[in-house]
Amino acid sequence: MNTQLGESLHQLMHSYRNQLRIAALEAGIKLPICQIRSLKCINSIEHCNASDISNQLMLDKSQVARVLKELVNEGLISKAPCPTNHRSQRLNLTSKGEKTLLDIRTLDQHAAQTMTQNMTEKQINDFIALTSIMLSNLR
Amino acid sequence: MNTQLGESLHQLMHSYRNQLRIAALEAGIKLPICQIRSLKCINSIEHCNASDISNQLMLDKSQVARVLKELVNEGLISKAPCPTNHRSQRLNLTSKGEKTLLDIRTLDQHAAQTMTQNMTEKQINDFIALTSIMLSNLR
DNA sequence: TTTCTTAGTTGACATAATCAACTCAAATAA
DNA sequence: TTATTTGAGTTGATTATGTCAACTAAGAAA
Repeated sequence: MNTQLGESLHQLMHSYRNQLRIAALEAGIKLPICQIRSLKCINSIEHCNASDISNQLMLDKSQVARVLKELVNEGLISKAPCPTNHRSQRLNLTSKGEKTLLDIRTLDQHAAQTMTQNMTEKQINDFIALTSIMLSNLR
Repeated sequence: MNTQLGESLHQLMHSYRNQLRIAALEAGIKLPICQIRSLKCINSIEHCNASDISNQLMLDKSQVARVLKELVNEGLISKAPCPTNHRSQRLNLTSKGEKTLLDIRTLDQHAAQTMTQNMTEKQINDFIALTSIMLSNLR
């Protein structure tokens, strides 16, 4: 009976990513999901650096390094030296990055809305709660 | 508030895949997740063919073709002509494939068990139900 | 027969993820 | 103080996943 759990997750994930990707494309945003997630992360974490992203998104640090390089190339973020630690670099959204993030937030909300239509507030919250229980079970 | 939904999904998915992947590796099974899913699919669908897998797992048919080619090369499945449709091919597990699948099922159950520890039967069922609601919302 | 659809394959490419080896800075131990 | 270890990030190499378009061949429909 538990066997279907993984499959359900896979399918939901796939659909959700697709939804987001296509919506982004239609809105003229051609960023891969990875970059989108990173942008959101940089915005939501105070003085965010590369390893914050690595931890938060559970991505390998090498992958993060490459994503950040692309985001810099696209002019969406900038790196500033960290005053307290010269090994680390603080990541900031550029104004272009902030503008992009606004669009992304709209898309994201729309995707979430589509995904949760016909669900009660309670169901949604339950789902998020259950998800985080499972997440902590896996760590 | 809905913004975290996608992030939660991503993280859960990532953890679950990792859990499964590492467990498989430790058990000496070196198949990628994709192949594992396909094997399970072939086993569970009567007279399964490539497009069944494509539909069930929501993978592009080209991706499916390649995964199947690998599974054949590894001697885990075989292709037989479909008696009613010469364009289609029926997929079957070889005995090696069946043995591998048994191991996989153990791993899979273990992963699901780990993921759902400290959860009631009801919570698990709720989660699956909510997942399928969201899935149908996205299609 | 011609046309359209279905099942699958292949090429080319983009995105995502993993692992190991490396640099350089900082902390710590000797 | 020097030596060693740890932390932050980069790079190379490779594997895995996903997408799109063009194609063949078999069946269905016109």
